Amino acid sequence: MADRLSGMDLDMDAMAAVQNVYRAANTIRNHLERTVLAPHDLTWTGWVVLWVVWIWGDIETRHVATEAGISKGTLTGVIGTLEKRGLLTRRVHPDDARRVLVALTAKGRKLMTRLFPMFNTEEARVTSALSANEKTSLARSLRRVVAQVDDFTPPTD
Amino acid sequence: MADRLSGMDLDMDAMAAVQNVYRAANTIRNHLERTVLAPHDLTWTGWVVLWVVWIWGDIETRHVATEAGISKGTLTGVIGTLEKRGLLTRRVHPDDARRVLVALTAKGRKLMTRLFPMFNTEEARVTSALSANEKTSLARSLRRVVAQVDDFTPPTD
DNA sequence: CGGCTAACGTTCGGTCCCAAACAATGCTGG
DNA sequence: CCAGCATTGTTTGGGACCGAACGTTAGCCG
Repeated sequence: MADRLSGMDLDMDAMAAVQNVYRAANTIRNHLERTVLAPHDLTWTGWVVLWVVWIWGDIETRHVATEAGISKGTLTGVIGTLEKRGLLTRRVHPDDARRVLVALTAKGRKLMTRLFPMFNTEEARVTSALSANEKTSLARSLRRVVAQVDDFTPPTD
Repeated sequence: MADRLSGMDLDMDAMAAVQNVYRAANTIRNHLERTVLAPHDLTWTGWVVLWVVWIWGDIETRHVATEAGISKGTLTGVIGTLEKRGLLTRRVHPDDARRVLVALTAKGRKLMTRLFPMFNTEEARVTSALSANEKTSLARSLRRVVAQVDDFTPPTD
């Protein structure tokens, strides 16, 4: 690799940082999917959407998409899947027929109450190689990166 | 959110760490896709696969899959896409007809030589809110997380 | 009121993504 | 030799994913 890259004027620190962020995200996602989500037939994105709706409750789909970090087109499909499984419901906004409100069903709430502690336990296990300080420092650095990139792209909202 | 979660015995540091890793990975990926990859009609995964083959040169597909962090089934499709565009070639291993060797075409090499510096420039921009120390510290923490998870799952190789 | 324009969710086409089932090839012990 | 058995890449089915095009609804201003 040094071969191929020698002679180029590169920022190796940035390269290592970016590569590890992506690798870690993938590793964590796969682990949580396999240990917590797959046994309940949930995908990562399905889980994230459920989480967002669980926390916010009765939320418009465009906000769900933003919070979940996916496009509105994707969200339509994901919500369809979750609705088919009876975990959430869709209804037209009473004051604006363009908007759609989403909320968990009783079944969805029950699932989250049961699954979330398990999910968090596994999150703890995954990060158990880091001290509390390292965890918060890690989160802080990553938040700075996200904020930086958000500054590049003027809010499309 | 504090509402919904109060009364539960949670590891908030772990939760914040995991959420930020995933959010940052997504943000970085989207940014690099939009600024560097999309103008050349490349997807993130396509890029990663090209990168791996570029660096290693003449590599078996199973190793590409491992390095790129995707399943072999996915790789078949991605390589098909890249092959259709004339960026790499597939050929049967001379000593073992089960294996397949992949290598970049001249067109593929040319693309990487031109695109990689641009990609790295953007990686630098994305992480420019962090000091050199923070970048290496970030990478180190993330490597530790990955190593930890790898310890959970005995190597399936 | 009525035509513009903007905002919202859905649809569409193409790609990625995985696990599981599969086919083809190589290996090894009787 | 050859009958299991393991290994490798491909196929398949279901879902996620995006950007762009679309249809509907709202709001604005003449």
